[in-house]
Amino acid sequence: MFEQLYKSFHQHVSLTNEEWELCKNNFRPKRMLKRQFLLQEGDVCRELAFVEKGALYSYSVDSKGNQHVIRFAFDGWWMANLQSFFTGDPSRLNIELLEDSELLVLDLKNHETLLEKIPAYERYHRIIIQNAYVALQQRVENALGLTAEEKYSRLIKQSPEFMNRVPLHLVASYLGVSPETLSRVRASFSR
Amino acid sequence: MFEQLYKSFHQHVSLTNEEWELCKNNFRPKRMLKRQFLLQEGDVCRELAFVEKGALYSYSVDSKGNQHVIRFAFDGWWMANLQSFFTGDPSRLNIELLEDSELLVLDLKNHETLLEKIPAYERYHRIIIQNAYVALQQRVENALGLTAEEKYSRLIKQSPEFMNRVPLHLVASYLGVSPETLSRVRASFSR
DNA sequence: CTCTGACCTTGATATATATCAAGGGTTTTT
DNA sequence: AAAAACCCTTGATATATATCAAGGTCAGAG
Repeated sequence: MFEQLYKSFHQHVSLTNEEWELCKNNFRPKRMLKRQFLLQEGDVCRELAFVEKGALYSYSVDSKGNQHVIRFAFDGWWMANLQSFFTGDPSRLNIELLEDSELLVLDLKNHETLLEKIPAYERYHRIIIQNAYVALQQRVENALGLTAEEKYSRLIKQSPEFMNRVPLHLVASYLGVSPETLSRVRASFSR
Repeated sequence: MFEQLYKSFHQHVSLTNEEWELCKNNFRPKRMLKRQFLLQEGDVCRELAFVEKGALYSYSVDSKGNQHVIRFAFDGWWMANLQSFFTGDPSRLNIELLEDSELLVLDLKNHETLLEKIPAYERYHRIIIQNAYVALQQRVENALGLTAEEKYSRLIKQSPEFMNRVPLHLVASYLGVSPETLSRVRASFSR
């Protein structure tokens, strides 16, 4: 139940057994089914979610009704709307289940408890968010001024798993191109 | 010399006087002139820079020779290529001075020293990077699927300072549109 | 004081990609 | 087993934006 979380912590920091037990006890396991919402636009994001197993994605819907995928999360990744979680403002994002999943969730109070009590926990989060920032910046770099073809070919290099676990129209939205364009790019690739 | 840095720390955490002195002593003041490079593509980013006063920007140059502005930094902001700084890999980004500036720089060793010795310093960095992540995600959301006009009008709402301190062709690059398009958008706005 | 380079604007044209539309698999639901 | 929903593809057309080209302003350098 906590294998992935344990692995993730120990990839970045060392925790004593007591510290690990304390961490564990502040998380709440939560099972969810495909197509359920972990967070809906307008609600406040009350929990950080760690994905033990499964797949989720977050997206916004713009004024014209178009969906924009912000990110995906798979086994061993974190998912939340940090903006809403830390400010308490209503979320403009939705988070939806892409597969039946096992999550470990953590509310703000418990998160702050762990930050206070376990320095290594704060270090872990600093490193995790640092890495997420670097990845996101890479994504901005790719999104800005690459052609649809280049975006696609970088994606399959950098995140091939996406193509197997995610419907193509969501990948298209993630890349910022239309589903039709992505389809044509793929067709031209396989020739 | 250290006013902005002091302010920035104390906006997010509390430091004792000794802690503040220790922090301060690990930074090195560095003056630089407009058009100088803080970091050049191919070099490793050896220092985090805090901007006491001035303006910088980071950018990449793609295979077609097009420049893509990643971000700007003004008084009280941080600037570095985190990817290169933490991995030691050569940078694909350049960081260039937009104005004569006063920087406070910090190498990896000193940064790690401070992380070890001062928990509040680690907390400060966690919060700073968390905020940067939220802002960057907002930018992705804007870049993906907004028209040039919408991008521009959001920018002047969210970061009006950019328009005063940054040449328009760099703003255009930051938004991912051509200078000509930005110019036309602005013309249509002022009518 | 004039020259030069940096920066911005405007016009004409080209093009990548969106949009509209239809059809055909596949999977899920009833 | 049929119906419905979802997902992907392909074609035709439209459009936002890039690109190419030229001219103008302004500040700093010589």
